[in-house]
Amino acid sequence: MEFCIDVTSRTPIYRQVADQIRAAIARGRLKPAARLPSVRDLSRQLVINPNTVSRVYSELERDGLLVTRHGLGVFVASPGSDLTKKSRRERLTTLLDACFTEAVLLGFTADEFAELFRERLAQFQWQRGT
Amino acid sequence: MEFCIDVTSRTPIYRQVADQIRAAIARGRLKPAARLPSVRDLSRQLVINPNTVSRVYSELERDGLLVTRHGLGVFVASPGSDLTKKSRRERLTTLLDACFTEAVLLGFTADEFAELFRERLAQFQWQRGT
DNA sequence: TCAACTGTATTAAATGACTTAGTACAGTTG
DNA sequence: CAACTGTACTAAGTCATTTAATACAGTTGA
Repeated sequence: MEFCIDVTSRTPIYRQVADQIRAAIARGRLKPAARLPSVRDLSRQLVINPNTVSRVYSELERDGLLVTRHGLGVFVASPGSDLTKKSRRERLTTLLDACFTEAVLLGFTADEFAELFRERLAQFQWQRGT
Repeated sequence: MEFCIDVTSRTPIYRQVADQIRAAIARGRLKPAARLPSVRDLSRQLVINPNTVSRVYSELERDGLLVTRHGLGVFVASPGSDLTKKSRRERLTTLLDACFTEAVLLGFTADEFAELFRERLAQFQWQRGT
């Protein structure tokens, strides 16, 4: 796995790294039980503080995406969402509505947006099952 | 227009207000040439500092959503995206891909997500033309 | 057992974002 | 001119982010 950060971005480093790991897991580039770089290794690789990496791993473990085993390392968790169907739906709806808002403001028509959606959906690697 | 803020949220106030205005414009609840509350009025209404409201208006003017007329007030700009087609597409693609990632991690199948997309698209008020 | 690797916890400090406060200036209107 | 508009500026406080340094605890293989 290759990670990269943009230190000039206003997005916090820990957020950039966390989002890259989330995307990698969603796309199946990081499979369940796969081992992530150690806190110290990743911090050296990205030239950031070990605490920052530790924070990323903690957040993703809290979200159920990673599992840490003390002394062994951090691993990709087995899939399985423990959120209720309702809250899962609400969460995705919020994100989706933000897309709609942005699409309108960018001048997209509903048809154009629907077309873009179909394109990206077909291209996306839908790896992680429930 | 009614705005509300959640002071307990970790989302900055200026971001909450800005997002509500963006959504209102996208949904057509704020139409072109409509006048927004004055900096001082909105700050009194939301019980926040006038500087914070001013920051919101400045950001939205920089993004081309609002136009300010000194001494008169702040108004909704006429639609018209001056971004290139390519950059508009890239921006929306980034947002969409974030939705895909979240959908997978939440355990949605591609079909389920596509169905949710259709539902929300039909429900969304697609007001602002180019 | 011990060295070398894992993750975790803690404190301290620097930087910058966010927000408020207060004041002052400039354009518009009746 | 009074009363409204937006803007600019300084100052201060709070909090998030990041780095630094150190210490502690679990796991592994020689």
